[in-house]
Amino acid sequence: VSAEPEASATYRRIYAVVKRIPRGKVATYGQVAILAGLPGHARQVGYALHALSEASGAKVPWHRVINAQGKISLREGWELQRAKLEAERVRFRGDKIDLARFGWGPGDARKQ
DNA sequence: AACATGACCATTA
DNA sequence: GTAATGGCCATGT
Repeated sequence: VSAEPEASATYRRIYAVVKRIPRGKVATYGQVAILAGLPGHARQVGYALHALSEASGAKVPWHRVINAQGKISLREGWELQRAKLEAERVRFRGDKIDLARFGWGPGDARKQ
């Protein structure tokens, strides 16, 4: 099946984790790296997502991945990511997202 | 193979 | 609160 480009095993692992991020939640690059079994490879997560084409990106909710500061790391296209997040009810405080509230993880179990 | 770059992170000032 | 530094390591030249 040559429809999909040959992504490294590392990239595919990263994409697999990103696909598991619930709608309305966000995860940090470092968190994705850990869940993908690649602790410390936060930078590579960003690299992997950057390598996504629009076609591949359609399957991966890349917009749900932000940096540890709760901000968008993109230098370009950040407004698109923000728009997608806001469309999922993720709210911004200025330019940052409250990870304690929208972060994917323990806080996810909070009873609304 | 060496070098530079990058959608990062934690620490420090 | 922001800014700079060192560390991390895959990619492309």
